[in-house]
Amino acid sequence: MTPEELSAAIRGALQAAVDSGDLSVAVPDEVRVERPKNRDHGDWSTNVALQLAKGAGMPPRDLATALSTRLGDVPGVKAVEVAGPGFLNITLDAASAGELARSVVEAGAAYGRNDSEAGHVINVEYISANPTGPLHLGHTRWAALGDAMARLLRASGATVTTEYYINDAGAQMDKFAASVLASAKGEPTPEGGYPGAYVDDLAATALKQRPDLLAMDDAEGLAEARTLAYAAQLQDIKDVLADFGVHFDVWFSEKSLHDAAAVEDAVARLREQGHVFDDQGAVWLRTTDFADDKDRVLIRANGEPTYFAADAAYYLSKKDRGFDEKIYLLGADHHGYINRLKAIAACAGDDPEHNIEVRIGQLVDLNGARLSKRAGNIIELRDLISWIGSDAIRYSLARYPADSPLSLDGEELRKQTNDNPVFYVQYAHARTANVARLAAEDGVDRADGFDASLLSDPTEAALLAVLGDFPRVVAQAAHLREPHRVARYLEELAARFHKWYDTCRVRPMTADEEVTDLHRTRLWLNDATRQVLANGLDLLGVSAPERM
RNA sequence: GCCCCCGUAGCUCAGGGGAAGAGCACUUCUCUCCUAAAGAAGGUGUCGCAGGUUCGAAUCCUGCCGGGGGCACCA
Repeated sequence: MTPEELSAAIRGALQAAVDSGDLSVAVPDEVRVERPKNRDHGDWSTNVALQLAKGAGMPPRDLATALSTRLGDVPGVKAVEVAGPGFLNITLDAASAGELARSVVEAGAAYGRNDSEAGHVINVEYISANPTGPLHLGHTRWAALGDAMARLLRASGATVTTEYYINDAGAQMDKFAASVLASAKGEPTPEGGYPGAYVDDLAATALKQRPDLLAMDDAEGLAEARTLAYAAQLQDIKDVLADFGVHFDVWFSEKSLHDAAAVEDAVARLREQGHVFDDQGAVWLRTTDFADDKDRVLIRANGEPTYFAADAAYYLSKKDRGFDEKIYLLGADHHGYINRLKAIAACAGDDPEHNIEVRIGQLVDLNGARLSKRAGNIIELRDLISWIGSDAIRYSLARYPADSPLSLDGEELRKQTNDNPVFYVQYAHARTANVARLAAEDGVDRADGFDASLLSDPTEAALLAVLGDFPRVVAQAAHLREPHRVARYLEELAARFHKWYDTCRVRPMTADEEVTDLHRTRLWLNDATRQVLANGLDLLGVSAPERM
């Protein structure tokens, strides 16, 4: 019996009580069942009696008692208990609960997929780091969370496009090009330019590709250095993200907006909407018509468009490309950006609360030191991957909510022990794989039998209850845009599996022992667990090893 | 000054109207037995402080305290 079926059964019991006149209350469309934290509170519990007590005009415990007798008659329900102020604690019988093991195995990779976000067309933009240097720790949290979020939304039925906005136009690119060219010439980094060994590497690469770089006149040399260094740096970013398991559907160039006159076009379109005005030689967007605290310049007095104007053009591009919901994952240092972004949407005639969703993430400390490009002590993502490993980084970042300040200990993450939850979960998966391998050698074959009523051990009821929760965890995590819920779920699933493994043996103890339905049925449960662990890890972009 | 996020066990953090949690750290057990990278047992809390809403608040509201971040014709 799945939680959805149980929920429907409770509704049925409510309706029956109303129909028979025992109860006078509006039956809610949906009854929530929860998995109690405490196993003594049964497989599932509901607070429906507490919620309806007032409307029914009777004490919650009386209402709960009236429901419990009816629920006790539902097939598959073993026991119903009224507890505390009026909770209903429900225990399923083994056969009914155990059927889930087979359903999970048969659903395979599709188990957990749901349609809670069906019909949503979503653009998820994240990282979008300037292509003027390598990705580093500051970008890593969003690389892990953004990718996981996209996977979650897809698993929940949404149509998702992931996008990386490349700031390849403007002053920063000029400074970047000048820095690379200066390095190639053996000159010091220009004022306000980019220092760092990677700039020297880019200069060396550029010189190798164009040995005549230094012979060019200044303008040509700068343009060439810019082209070469940009291409190399962008490729570097793509390569390291590929190593991290992160894929973008669209790499969107800011420069392409300027080249296609999309910025001017955007200004014109916003002007038509009536929110553009001219003042002091500049062109402004009246963002104060909407939540912003001051109006923003689109075109400077010198005729140059601002970065904000490109943002507006980019927003309209997303709108034109058919994205209804635009999710932006930004660092806390971009907080001031939210109202401006929403004002753009409002000025374009959209509903900022619906069409724009900004998720702000706090910065990450590693070993106590916050590392940022500005501070100069960069820890590159590439180095993090080789030091700690992609799986451990991704999991460690994905298991916390984005808005929680986070400090990680690099040495802890390298440990292959319980300190490190990723190994705990991966180890559980490797164990299930090992059990399955050895069971096959012993001739235990799922196809030969399945008797759900044999899954009667308390650790089996607990494991089954967790397995049944997975689809709802995925849907909720997608809805709330909180991948960490999946990670926390996997840790609990792994714990329940390990406890079961220690208590219930899947394979025959010796070669002489006969293979029975108990072995086969437990193998179903083992394989169901393995499937859910694998499905969950996949949502986080973390591997599910067969052996460890 | 204004705005956003955070404050829960010694540490790192989940939980976000309903029955206070996990891991680590500390002390003991459990491999002739599918991977002991595991499991079992032992005890910890003014859920930052003070009010309010509620039958019920760690959770929602207000104020305060403490930490982080943001308030450009920068990118």
